[in-house]
Amino acid sequence: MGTADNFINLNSASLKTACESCSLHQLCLPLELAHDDIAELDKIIKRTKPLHRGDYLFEMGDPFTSLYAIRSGSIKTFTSTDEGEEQVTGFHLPSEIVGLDAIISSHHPCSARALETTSVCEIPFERLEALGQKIPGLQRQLLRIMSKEILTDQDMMVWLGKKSAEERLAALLLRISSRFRDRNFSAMEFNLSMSRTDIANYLGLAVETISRLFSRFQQEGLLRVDRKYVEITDYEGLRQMAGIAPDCHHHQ
Amino acid sequence: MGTADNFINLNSASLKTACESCSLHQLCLPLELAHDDIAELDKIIKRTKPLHRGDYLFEMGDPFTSLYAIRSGSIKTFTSTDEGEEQVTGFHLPSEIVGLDAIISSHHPCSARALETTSVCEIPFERLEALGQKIPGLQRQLLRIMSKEILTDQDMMVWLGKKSAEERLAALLLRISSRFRDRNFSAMEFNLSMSRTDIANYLGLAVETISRLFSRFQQEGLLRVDRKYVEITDYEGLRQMAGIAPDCHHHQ
DNA sequence: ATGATTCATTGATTTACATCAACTTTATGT
DNA sequence: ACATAAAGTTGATGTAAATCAATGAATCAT
Repeated sequence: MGTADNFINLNSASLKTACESCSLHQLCLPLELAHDDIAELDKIIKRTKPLHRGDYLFEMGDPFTSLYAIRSGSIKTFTSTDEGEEQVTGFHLPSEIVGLDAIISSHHPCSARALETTSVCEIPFERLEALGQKIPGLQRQLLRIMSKEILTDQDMMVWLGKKSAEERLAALLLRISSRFRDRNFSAMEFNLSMSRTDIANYLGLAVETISRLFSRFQQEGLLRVDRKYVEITDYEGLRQMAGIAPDCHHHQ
Repeated sequence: MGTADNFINLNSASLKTACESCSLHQLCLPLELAHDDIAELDKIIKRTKPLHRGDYLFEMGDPFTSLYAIRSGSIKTFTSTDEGEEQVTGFHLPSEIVGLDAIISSHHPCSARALETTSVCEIPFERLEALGQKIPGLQRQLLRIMSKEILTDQDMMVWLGKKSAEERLAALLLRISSRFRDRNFSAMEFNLSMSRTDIANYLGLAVETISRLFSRFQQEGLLRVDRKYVEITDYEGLRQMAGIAPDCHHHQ
């Protein structure tokens, strides 16, 4: 399922740059970027060895130096409250960028851990900023990505503030499905890399509630669930459960 | 209470630029910017006539052309769900910038209305972007502002997901207080420009709950409340009510 | 001013979800 | 392979906050 297939190309970067041959190319890069510009961008990106399940990409409080684009796998970001309990602030899938919330303060306000084996591109921010100065399209893309993040978070606020437990879970599943579709994975069946506890935490609910909801959704024929594996058997039904038409195609 | 005091300077822009003489100068502009740069930024900013209570700054779906910096007054932003009910996504005070969530999609994903008489600076985004290309400090500032917005929203997600009604209201009051302090207004007494309904909506609670909480906070000696006027009489107590030390000084 | 409308407060009742508890299934490590 | 731990499920009970309902205060319009 989308392993780090481009790793081999790295050193033998002959015809194409690694970025150009990456399957996430179209999602993670500004489409307007010229070949030469991509090559320049490619130069500043560091490819690090894959993370294993539970590995930290960075920890809350770490100095901020780089953004990270996810190539394969998945990441959860979370903050730790004073009392030590954690709050999941997001799940991040391939082509998405983590670390944007750190730009303001020069240290990471949240931690990021791999939910499964995950490979990322490290993008040193100083160099990205400098490059953005030269390439207008890149600068624009960066602003657009951040704008999208703001939009997603505001969307989430609406869900947390207004929606019932079943609406929240249904909406989350639809959003994940939609994101998989965007990456040309199956939108109708996938593995959830995160635990029920993480889902509950993210949605502001109790684990037991999530468990019960998965059971109910299955009983009602919306899903087939087997452990982490989820198959959406009634897409329209699930949409209705989510409170009608949250049109997840627009904002991830 | 912070009226549009600089309006007169506009046409008689003799010695200083309007931006430079604005009381929000230090908050809304990058500190590193040189005099000439400020002058250039100043040129692209349009100052429009003040909005009155209830006036729209923009409506959901409107084409996105400009960001808006609030000079005085306050704005609420909100989305309308399919069923027509609104969800307040933020309250915005002087020096804060609204419209950042529209950059991605070229139209506004939310509406913005004045909560009281409010004056704003309109900043055409195209021109700002072009200017950012020339002035590195401006570009950086823009990214930092967006990063801060992401951080604030994620913070809000934590509150909505995890905190009790009393914690949410206490935290909101502290955050507002903190923002007033930053702008050199009194942090211990202020007028809430938004209605109880808006507060309830924003916090994902019922109006009645807000009402009861204001009464209780007053009974317990944390606040003195008279209609929109709020005086914090026990700051530490309010912090405790908010669930201990959300240190509101860092992230607005 | 005066009635009409919107906004705010307070009480009584209901409910969605959390919490507590017991148990089962799936991972993990030696 | 086995023991131990972690994660997930299901049921019983409790509770915070929503909803319903009635009344009072403030703002708006004529």
